[in-house]
Amino acid sequence: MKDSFWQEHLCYLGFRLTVPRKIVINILKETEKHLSAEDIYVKALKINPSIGLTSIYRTLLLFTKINVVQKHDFGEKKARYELINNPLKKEHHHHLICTRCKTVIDYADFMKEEVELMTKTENKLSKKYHFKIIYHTVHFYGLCVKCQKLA
Amino acid sequence: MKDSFWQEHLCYLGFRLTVPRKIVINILKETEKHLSAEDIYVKALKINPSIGLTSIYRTLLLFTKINVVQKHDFGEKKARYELINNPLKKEHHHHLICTRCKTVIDYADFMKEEVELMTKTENKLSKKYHFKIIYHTVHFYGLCVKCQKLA
DNA sequence: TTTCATATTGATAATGATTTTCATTATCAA
DNA sequence: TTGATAATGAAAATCATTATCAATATGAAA
Ligand SMILES: [Mn+2]
Ligand SMILES: [Mn+2]
Ligand SMILES: [Zn+2]
Ligand SMILES: [Zn+2]
Repeated sequence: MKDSFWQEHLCYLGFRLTVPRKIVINILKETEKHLSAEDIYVKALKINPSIGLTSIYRTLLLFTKINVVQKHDFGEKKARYELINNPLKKEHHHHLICTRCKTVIDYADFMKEEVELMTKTENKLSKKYHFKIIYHTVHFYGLCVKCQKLA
Repeated sequence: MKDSFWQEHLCYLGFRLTVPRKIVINILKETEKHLSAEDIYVKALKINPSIGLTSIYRTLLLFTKINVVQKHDFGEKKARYELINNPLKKEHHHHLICTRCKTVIDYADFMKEEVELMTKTENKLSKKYHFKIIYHTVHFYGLCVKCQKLA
């Protein structure tokens, strides 16, 4: 029983609909956070205690390849992941990262101007440096409200 | 004998002027590249074969803390470093990264508009999310000329 | 349904970058 | 020149992520 868009998508691409894959999708579907592999693993264990951390990594690798999740590198030594097309989120967004508690805030408010400038810059850069630009990242690092008080 | 601005700076802050520290400064001073700890270690060995990789890491950590070098995370599993205030470079610049050969290009050409927008966005974001923004990163990922042909 | 080829799994070991530990050494103020 | 101690280098420890490999679950075909 495929009960989500993403499960449909997996099948369509010829991948098997396995327990770990369903679990990972469900976990990511229900959060606005940017979870690490370990975070996901801990949540997954509560649903099915026989799941292996290795499978979480493999699943995340697969999902990243087929553009179902986005892998982020926010300057920690571990990666974080979020579902692409999560109905809880705006499609295209940039990030605000607290360097103390590692909280990540998505923002899409001021994206119009940003994206315009990004596109313009991309064009100029690719011309000048003969670079084929695939994607870009914009990260604002700082302290969230809570951490400002604590720090 | 302190023969550079950076050596002066180290002394000023009360740190000892040691062999590994001088070597790391000299290596970084003379390159436009973004070197990994290992890269620096290999170069350092040619200057003084008794230097340890551990000291390279320790030195880079110290330099990062006192704002002498900038540590970068370009999505590889290892970090890369560049000297702040390197006379070979424009002070403030953003980055263009080849995902295939890992080459990094500094660009400062179109920074005026970018920085303007960044500042504006920063203000709006810090108000809306009560976030204290310390710094930001803008990375364009893609393929350099060479890698476009090879890929 | 049952069967079956094989895609996928989970336990374990391996990796690779970075850190920690700790005994030894080098720096620099007195 | 001396001495307190900051800093070093070798080796072991960490920690996230990958590779291995025998066992298992999936889903198309019978
Ligand atoms: Mn996000
Ligand atoms: Mn740079
Ligand atoms: Zn915080
Ligand atoms: Zn390249």
